[in-house]
Amino acid sequence: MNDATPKPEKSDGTVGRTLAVLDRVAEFGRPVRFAELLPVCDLPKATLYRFLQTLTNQGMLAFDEDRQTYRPGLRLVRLAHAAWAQSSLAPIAAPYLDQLSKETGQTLHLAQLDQGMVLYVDKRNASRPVEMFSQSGKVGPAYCTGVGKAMLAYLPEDALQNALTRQSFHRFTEHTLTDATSLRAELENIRKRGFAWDDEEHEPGIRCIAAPILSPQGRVLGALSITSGQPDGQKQLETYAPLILETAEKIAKAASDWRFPEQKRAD
Amino acid sequence: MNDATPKPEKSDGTVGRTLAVLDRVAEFGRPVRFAELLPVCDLPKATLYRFLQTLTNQGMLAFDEDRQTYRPGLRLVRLAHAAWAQSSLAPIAAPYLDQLSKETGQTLHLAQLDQGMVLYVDKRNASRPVEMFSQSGKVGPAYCTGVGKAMLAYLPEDALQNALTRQSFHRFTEHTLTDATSLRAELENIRKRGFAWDDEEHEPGIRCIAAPILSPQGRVLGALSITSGQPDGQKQLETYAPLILETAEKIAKAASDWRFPEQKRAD
DNA sequence: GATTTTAGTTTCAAATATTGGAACCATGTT
DNA sequence: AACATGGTTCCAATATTTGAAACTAAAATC
Repeated sequence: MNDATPKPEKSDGTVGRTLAVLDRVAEFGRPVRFAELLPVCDLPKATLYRFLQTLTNQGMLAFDEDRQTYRPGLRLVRLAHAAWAQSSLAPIAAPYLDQLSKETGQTLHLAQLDQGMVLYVDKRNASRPVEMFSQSGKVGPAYCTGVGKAMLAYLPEDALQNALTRQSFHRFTEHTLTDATSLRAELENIRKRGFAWDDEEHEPGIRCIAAPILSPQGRVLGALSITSGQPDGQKQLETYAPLILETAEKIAKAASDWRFPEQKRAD
Repeated sequence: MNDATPKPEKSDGTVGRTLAVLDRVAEFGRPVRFAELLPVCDLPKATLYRFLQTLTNQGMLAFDEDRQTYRPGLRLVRLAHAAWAQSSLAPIAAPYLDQLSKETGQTLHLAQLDQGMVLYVDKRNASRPVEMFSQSGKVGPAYCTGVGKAMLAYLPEDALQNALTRQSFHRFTEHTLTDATSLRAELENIRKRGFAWDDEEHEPGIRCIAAPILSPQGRVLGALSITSGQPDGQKQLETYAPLILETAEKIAKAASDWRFPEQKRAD
């Protein structure tokens, strides 16, 4: 949970404050009541009330009359379709993921960085599925996932700094790196190696190998991972190293051929 | 109070106007330049400029420095995940779609109404069974799709009226119904029959059978369709009628068991 | 069933952010 | 060099937002 904005970004006036409320609602992950929102929004009652009305009118939120709860609205799904198609690597990477999925039969994830967090933008399920965490649109921590570390490792210093300050370093498992220093050491290893491991750092029993997707200019576009839920995962995954690096390379190439825009910051 | 606001819509102040710009950007379906947006947004140059900056700051838009274009931002994907999980029928319906997919081997669509349009919230492909965001989030016309007509048929008169006024009745194929009168007649048939046909009304060669998903109170929650691209489609699809109705029923049941909220308006 | 509490809604004058015409700057074109 | 075109900045006028407080409805408690 990402509370108490110390002074991170400018509030962008009414619009920014209103959109912040939208985030608060989405964070709950379930329909919320006015009174639950009030303490986390840091707004006067009347103001929050007005914002919620506006968002509801706009279809950004849906309001349930019966239980008096708010939840994110369908308009977001419509808008996100456009975002996914245009701002994500997913459409470009799809054929390569299909290919890799066929070759490995494993679970694959394609992710990008958003606000210092890992945003999963596509996924391929293993032929023998492993029950786990992610889906498209879902977010996860950057410091303890393969894709997250792969991306952090190649961020320019200022963006990395920025991203690190947003992490809260929760210890998910006994392998989780819980401070910036050990994470930085790990990132150094990743750069030497060219790819990242997640050795049960986020979920027990779940390991993965992840490669960054870098633009020709070396900018971080995203990352790709192959996951294993098996005990001998690491050894098995190791054999995929050349394959995943090659695939990441191909995606990067395709992205720049498709003239995928360089982003100002991938933080 | 709640009296079917016949008035167009309130602009919801700055926030509403800013979000309208977001829609305009999304509608382009490709990165857009400032100058392209200016004519379609009906705003003074300086104002549009400010709105775009705000949205970009907020991550609702992404700006490509190189080509000076705006496109929907990844924040939307994050928000939409929450919307999809909470405001759509998809999570509840998923197991039933899986089952139906297995039983029929056909392409399935799950849709809901948003702003008088069909919003697809889930899909099963005939070939590649589990796919997500790629189609989810897409919108289509209500008056010439199976799912659209199935939902319109069970809307209360005021909501139907509202939805109809938003249609532009473009003739997609020679079978497309192009006016409200013939559509209303068709809706009457659908109510008698209990399900809807799309007989190449939207795309040539594409037929489908669709059933509405109705809450116990008879409110329209969504619709479900089975599609065929084969010449003898209709006959084949007809055999699925009992199955699709049964599945729609099960989804409706599951939705109300899960205490899926009644919506104020399903328009 | 009366009373208090909690949750949600409305009001309105004051405070402030928004507005947008116009000037400006940067690039590319004739 | 003059002229477009596309994008950015300024700033005074003004419409919009703001939020304390009053209010109402519905529960919870007495």
